[in-house]
Amino acid sequence: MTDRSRYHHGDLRNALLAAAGAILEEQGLDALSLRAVAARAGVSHAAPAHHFPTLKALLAAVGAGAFERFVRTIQSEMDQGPSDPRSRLKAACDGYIRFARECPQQFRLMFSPSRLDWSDPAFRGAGEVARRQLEEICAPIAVLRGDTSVEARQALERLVWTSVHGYAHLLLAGQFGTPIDGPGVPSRPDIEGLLLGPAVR
Amino acid sequence: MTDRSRYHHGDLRNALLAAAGAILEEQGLDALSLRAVAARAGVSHAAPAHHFPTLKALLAAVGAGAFERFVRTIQSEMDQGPSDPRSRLKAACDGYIRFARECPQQFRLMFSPSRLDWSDPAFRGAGEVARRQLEEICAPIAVLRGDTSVEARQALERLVWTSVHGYAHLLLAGQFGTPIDGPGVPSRPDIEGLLLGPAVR
DNA sequence: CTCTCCATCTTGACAGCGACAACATTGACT
DNA sequence: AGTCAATGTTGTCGCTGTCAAGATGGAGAG
Repeated sequence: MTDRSRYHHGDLRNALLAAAGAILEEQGLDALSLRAVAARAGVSHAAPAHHFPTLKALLAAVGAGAFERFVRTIQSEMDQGPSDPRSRLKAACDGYIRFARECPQQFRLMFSPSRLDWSDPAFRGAGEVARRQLEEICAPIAVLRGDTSVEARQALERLVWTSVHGYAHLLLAGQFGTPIDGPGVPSRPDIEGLLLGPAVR
Repeated sequence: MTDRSRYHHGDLRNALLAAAGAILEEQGLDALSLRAVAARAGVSHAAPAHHFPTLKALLAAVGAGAFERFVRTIQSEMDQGPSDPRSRLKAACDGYIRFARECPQQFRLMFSPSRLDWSDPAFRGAGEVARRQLEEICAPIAVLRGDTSVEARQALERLVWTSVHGYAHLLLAGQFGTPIDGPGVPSRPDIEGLLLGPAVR
């Protein structure tokens, strides 16, 4: 990006995040070391310390960015379909799974509490945005079902989130016995059908 | 166990698994290094190589044992309650969550494909046993619901598994914003209620 | 009973890792 | 113009997994 011949990089923080993202995509989560990121950004192995105190802090920043892309993926999936509650729920679930399949390493990182600094404010904030998105999607579904109490609405959100997330996690963990994008992958649970009954045409 | 003064341990393989289990429980998954396990078993750092070719192979063996305990936990939970399909499903879900909360490190390891050798036969076999257990639990539920086709039965299994597993995973990942055993932890999704309607008393 | 073989264990080494300390550079403000 | 703090560098430490080479000793053959 910027002139590399300078002693001071100028935008090393963003360069490190970009390098980390590239390594994550090309070589996977296990290859994401502080030294590898620094080398890819063209700086010495100790340079990142001035921008991220630890590796976990750097990964938390990467994870925060991943959460933002995750939310945008779901939003764009919903924007491309009808805006009735059922269609939006279906689009959101499809977007959730699409992100997990297309960016499995980012998805893995987002939910790896031991690899990143779970208390990082930016990371927590990004996760909070995703949680609010879930609430907005589920609220009209709860209305349709007549689930008016706060408890029933939260239970609904939890059911949607856990079933879709569990499917994505088990898919990435190879528990379905297939590669994540090969043939024979079982489809995700039909949560919208279970909540609202068979689709009417 | 056996006489430690001997040059040849005699049962090092099992001693290593026991040491790994102890470290896993006491210090967590991140502390599970080959050298730490060897030291705890009282042997040199290279001794494990004669029983497990890599760290991932050792962790796969630990994971296989965890899967066996996992299946037994679910089974014992079912054995303590009524044997009608709904009660068995509820007990199985409760047992699933109980294992995840009581043995979070083992649970984490079981579903960490990057940490253990996913292709290990013993590990795959143990996972297969769990999958068959799920089928046995879900089959009578499918009958009750009138889901007779193979596809419907498999979809039912997937829904049960993903929702319970997703809850467990999100709980352990701290995504509910609470420690895994503190107050305020949301209860697991009421999957049996959703599948079979409100409980009759 | 003795010899030999080999599974098992030890020591030693290597490269890569995260983190820290000490030092170099330089842009920005006084 | 002078200074200083932010941001780079190199070097080092203890830790990691893995491999190589040597030590040990139990088991089975002659």
